[in-house]
Amino acid sequence: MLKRERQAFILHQVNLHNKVLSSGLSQEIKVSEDTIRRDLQELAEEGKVIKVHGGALSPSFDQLNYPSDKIYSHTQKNIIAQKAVSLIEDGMFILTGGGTTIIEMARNLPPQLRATFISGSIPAIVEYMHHPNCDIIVIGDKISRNSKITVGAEAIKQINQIKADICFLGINAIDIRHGITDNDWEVVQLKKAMIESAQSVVCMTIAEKINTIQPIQIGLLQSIDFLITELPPDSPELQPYVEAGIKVL
Amino acid sequence: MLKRERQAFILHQVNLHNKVLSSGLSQEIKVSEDTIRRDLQELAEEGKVIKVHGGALSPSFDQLNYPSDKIYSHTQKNIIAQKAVSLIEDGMFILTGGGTTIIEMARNLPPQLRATFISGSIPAIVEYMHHPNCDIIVIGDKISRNSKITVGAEAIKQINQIKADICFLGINAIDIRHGITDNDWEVVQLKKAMIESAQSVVCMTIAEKINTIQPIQIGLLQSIDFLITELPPDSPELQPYVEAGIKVL
DNA sequence: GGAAAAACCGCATAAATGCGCAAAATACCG
DNA sequence: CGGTATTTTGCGCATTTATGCGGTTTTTCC
Repeated sequence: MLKRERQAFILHQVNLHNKVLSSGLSQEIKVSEDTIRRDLQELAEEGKVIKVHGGALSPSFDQLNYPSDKIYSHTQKNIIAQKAVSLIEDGMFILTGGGTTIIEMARNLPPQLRATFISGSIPAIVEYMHHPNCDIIVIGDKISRNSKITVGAEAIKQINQIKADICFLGINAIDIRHGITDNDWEVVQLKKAMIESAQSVVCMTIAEKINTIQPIQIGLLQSIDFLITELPPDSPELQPYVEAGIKVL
Repeated sequence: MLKRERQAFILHQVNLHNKVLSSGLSQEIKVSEDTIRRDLQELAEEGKVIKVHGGALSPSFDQLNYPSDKIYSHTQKNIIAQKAVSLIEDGMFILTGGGTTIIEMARNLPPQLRATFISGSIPAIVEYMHHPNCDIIVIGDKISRNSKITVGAEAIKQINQIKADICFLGINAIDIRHGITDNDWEVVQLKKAMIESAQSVVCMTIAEKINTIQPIQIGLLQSIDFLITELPPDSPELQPYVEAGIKVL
């Protein structure tokens, strides 16, 4: 088989099946894997395929970009995100909710991080997928259109099966007396389950939401371990929480 | 044999077999390889053939000259997508897999459609979320990085709980004897479960994948109900499938 | 952190190529 | 028809290209 002919065949296969294995092609065409690899290299240089360990992919198969909406109070959330990332270590099992703050955290993750993320938030999952060394476990159930996360009994059941190292929640209201509260029944159920399933719980919110109340309670202050806002930890607004035993970042 | 005559013969062979070997032609015509090479050179200068190391290729066969920037077989997939959409009716429970063909279908859904989609494919879910009147149920489990869908025992268990009206699968290989086959074990398990959980199964593929085989079997032809390709249903390539009792669109 | 798979590197080999030249075939012309 | 010019062809040889193999490094997966 001629070299060019072979490359045409390979290209065809790649476009047909979206991926090819060097070993498989080597067997099919009856040439050494070195040859296949050299072919893939050349095709990759021309941009006809994307070379990966073990084979090659179709160039049209890796487009999954998500429109990065402009986020409300982006600057503050970015500060929060960076503080949150500092709590993450390699190898952790990380349970996360949804919301723009979580997305912002996902975008601030170190690129080479090795960790396992568990989430029902579609936008968050899309972000996690940009990290090649991270495993991602999706919480399945019906999607709540408001929050773009999966909610429902099945989702809660799946969360209950998990024991994560740490859980990150973006919260909508926190108050010394009423703890963390929210206004969506299903989301509240989910967050409760997440708090139960994590060794330590990190709540993230912009300072505006400090000392506010929403109709439905997720949990008391005792149930959370960290509180992250864009303010410095020694800000007077945060002192009541420090005194309540919460680690404020 | 005259030179012109010989070149006409060579050209004929090239167009017939898409490729010729200098050595082979040399034997057939009983002239030295130098002569063949000189002939090929001339034909190549006239653009009649493409000369490569060891012989020549038909210009029409050489796909390597085609620019790679346009998405492979996008047009075909769009045709397929539109046929697939015609099977969808308001109120249906629709189970779908992943892959570019499914994404294409998702993008072709009528904007006001009311239906429930069930899928483990993140890119597909993102597309479904653009449809305000659709419910979306996510199949949860670990994400397979290759295929961007959730795979694993938990995913299969969740699929087993479902009885959908219709299931759309983008498939990578189909053959009369071997049925539908694929090359990723986990994805195969998932597709098997999906087929079991749906009243009717729709397979979508571009015609090039017809009569091809991959290493792992998903199911025999009996397990599917519809086959959609970009070809008209009465194409000769598709007749064996029609005779096998599959509704071909 | 270690084993297995894949990729990389350099080298040897075999095939293919180009080139010069001479022989053969063909064309041309008186 | 014979002789010469021109084209075509084949061959030897140096050079380039393509390929496979062994050994080493890198990546991946438990």
